[in-house]
Amino acid sequence: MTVPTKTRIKGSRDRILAAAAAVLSEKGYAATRLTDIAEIAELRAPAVYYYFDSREALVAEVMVVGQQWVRRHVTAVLDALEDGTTGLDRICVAVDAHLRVELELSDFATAVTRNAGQLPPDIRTTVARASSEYHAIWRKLFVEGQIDGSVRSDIDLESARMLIIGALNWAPEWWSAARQPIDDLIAVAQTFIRSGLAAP
Amino acid sequence: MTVPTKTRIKGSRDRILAAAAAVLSEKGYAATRLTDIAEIAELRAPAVYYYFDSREALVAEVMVVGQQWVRRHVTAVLDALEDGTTGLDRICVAVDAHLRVELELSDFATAVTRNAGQLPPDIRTTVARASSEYHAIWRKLFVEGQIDGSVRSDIDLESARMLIIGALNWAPEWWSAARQPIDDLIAVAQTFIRSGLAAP
DNA sequence: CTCCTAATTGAATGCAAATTAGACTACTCC
DNA sequence: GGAGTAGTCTAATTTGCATTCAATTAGGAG
Repeated sequence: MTVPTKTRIKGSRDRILAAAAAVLSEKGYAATRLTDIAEIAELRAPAVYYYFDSREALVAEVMVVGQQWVRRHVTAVLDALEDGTTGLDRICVAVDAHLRVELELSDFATAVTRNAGQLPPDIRTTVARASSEYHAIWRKLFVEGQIDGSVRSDIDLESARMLIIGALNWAPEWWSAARQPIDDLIAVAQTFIRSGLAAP
Repeated sequence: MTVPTKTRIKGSRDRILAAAAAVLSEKGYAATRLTDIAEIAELRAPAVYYYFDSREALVAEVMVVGQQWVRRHVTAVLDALEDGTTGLDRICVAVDAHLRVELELSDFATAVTRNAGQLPPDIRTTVARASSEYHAIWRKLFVEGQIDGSVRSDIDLESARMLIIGALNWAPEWWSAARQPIDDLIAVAQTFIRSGLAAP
């Protein structure tokens, strides 16, 4: 009869995870103290160990979840497009989705992009493995775009792709909702990328 | 008679600084141990304190020097251009210079871009102040480009500028000399940015 | 009411890394 | 060759966390 358990009473585990994502995305890996995380999650540091093996394990899980957020959101948006949509149009949609999930939707996503490069080796490889799927999605968009002729053929796709993703991933470092509506930023990014990538 | 002093015998201070830049640019702020720096500089950790007040002070100086590297290099290259050069052409030259100093010329430069967002508040503001001059340089290029008509006028300059700088600053995260010549990367970046920014 | 377990805690513990203290070396100048 | 000094070292000391321990609490089941 008894309803499952664990999360029956409270969602402490989720709160801790979310708190970790928040601290990581704001302060970065170096400055992320277990105490800060615990405080935001409204409990003490030792309680974290009831749910996670170690600080590292907690961070690792934040990264995995963040990676999922990004991939799932972008995938979902792309899947909703009509079949006839050109590669270039799809890329623009992906740009929109990527920026939104990163800047608006999820601390987890921000935590990943801002910290991936600074993590201890073990976690780093985990993240790298997870993100390779995501890169595959983008790669596919570019290739299809070149095939259907919407994307210029005189440019190295891998470099162009990484430069674009870099532009998006850097946004958390400077963009602020207070100063500029996200829709404006997205519009600029799309316009710019479209012109840069379109076949002449 | 006696020649100055200090650096007369050896350049330990410079070695330490350079070592710090190397470690910071590779491992990131979180994983940068004084011991590692000392080892690369070929001395023990306490010797560092003969030249720097603290680990923080050392890191701060690396950041300042890195910032100088970038600004000076880009400025120098821009200053060498003919007077008639259009804004868009200048931007492309700046793109070249920025990527080169970041990826090829200086660990200090890489250290700054890879760590600026993760530093303790005090250092962060120092870096922010120093880099505002650099941003001013870029801003000027964009404005001039719009004035001389080489840069499109239907786009928000600040956003476009930051997206481009983001694309460049992200390069250290993925680019590797072993896989791709830097000239190729620069060529792609320039082509892409030129099309994205050119007036139609 | 009493027992049981999940969840949480305050108070140790442990440890890795920064920092300090004091001695040692080697060079310079007289 | 002695005195001073710059530079470096080894051996403490200190500190800031992560982590462990041994309770303690709160809720549900009988």
